[in-house]
Amino acid sequence: MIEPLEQLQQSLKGQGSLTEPRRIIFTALLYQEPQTMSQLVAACRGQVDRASVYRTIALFEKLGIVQRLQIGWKYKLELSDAFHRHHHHLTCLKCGQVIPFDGDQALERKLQTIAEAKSFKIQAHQLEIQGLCQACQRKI
Amino acid sequence: MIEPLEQLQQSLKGQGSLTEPRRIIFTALLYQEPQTMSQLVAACRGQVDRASVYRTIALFEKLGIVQRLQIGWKYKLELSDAFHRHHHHLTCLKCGQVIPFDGDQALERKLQTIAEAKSFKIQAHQLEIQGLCQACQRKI
DNA sequence: CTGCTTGCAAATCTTTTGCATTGAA
DNA sequence: TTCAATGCAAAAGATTTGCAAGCAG
Repeated sequence: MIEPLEQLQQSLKGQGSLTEPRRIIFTALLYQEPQTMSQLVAACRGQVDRASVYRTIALFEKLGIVQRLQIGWKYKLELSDAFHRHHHHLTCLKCGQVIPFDGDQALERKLQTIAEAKSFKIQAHQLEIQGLCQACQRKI
Repeated sequence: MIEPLEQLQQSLKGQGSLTEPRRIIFTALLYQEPQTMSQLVAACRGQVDRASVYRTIALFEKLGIVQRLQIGWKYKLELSDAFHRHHHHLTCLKCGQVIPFDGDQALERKLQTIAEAKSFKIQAHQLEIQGLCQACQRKI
């Protein structure tokens, strides 16, 4: 596997330079669960200014390095499919746990079919599922 | 079909009363495309206070009358499946048009299967697709 | 009456901007 | 030197809260 930071550098190629603040923000996202903007700002506190975090996330999103996903009422951030495998999430409404699950071939094909019926050309999609995880089902 | 306002009353039953502001907010959502909170606040301007709109939407959401959906970076509001048929959206990245499409049996079953594999109990789900609508594909 | 709702104003939180400074090519 | 990127402070927007007044049951 390519080193994540190396891959980040490639993604930035020609679009901007790999500066220290950007490296810090990227690292804060790496191997983490999806996090809110304020969590990310907090994680970078003292190292990167709030405004720079926002600007960097905007850049990362434009370059497809980061993606936002809607969990309940707020959105969270995570590295995009270029850094993780394509996947979706199961979010537990009781304990808040986020369980990722891999993209499913049959599922994706199904989406294609639906879109084609409306002559729509898919560029991206998000699927979010909410419910109760195994542990929380027992607690009732 | 049941009258929407009648159905609203039933949904509120025991959880709150059908007041004038709530009726106005509900009506502002009825038969409309999904809208942002500020659009909704604007639509109720002069009739309902901003804070009441927020409080009412929170209530409606808790009672399953309204649902939020993620379109791009921001969320939008629409009446939930109890008032519309269960559906998802195709959002055109160029012109912003939102095309609804009906829920698909096979698709929903697929989700069940995936969730069961993780002993997860689904209570809700959202599927959002972005891409280009037919007209915008031609414009290039 | 009594408790639920609302409007209004103020407080918070989140996101965006302007600008002077810093840093790498 | 020169342009991109950053920190800092202030501005804008979005959301929430406290409280007194109004309304439904």
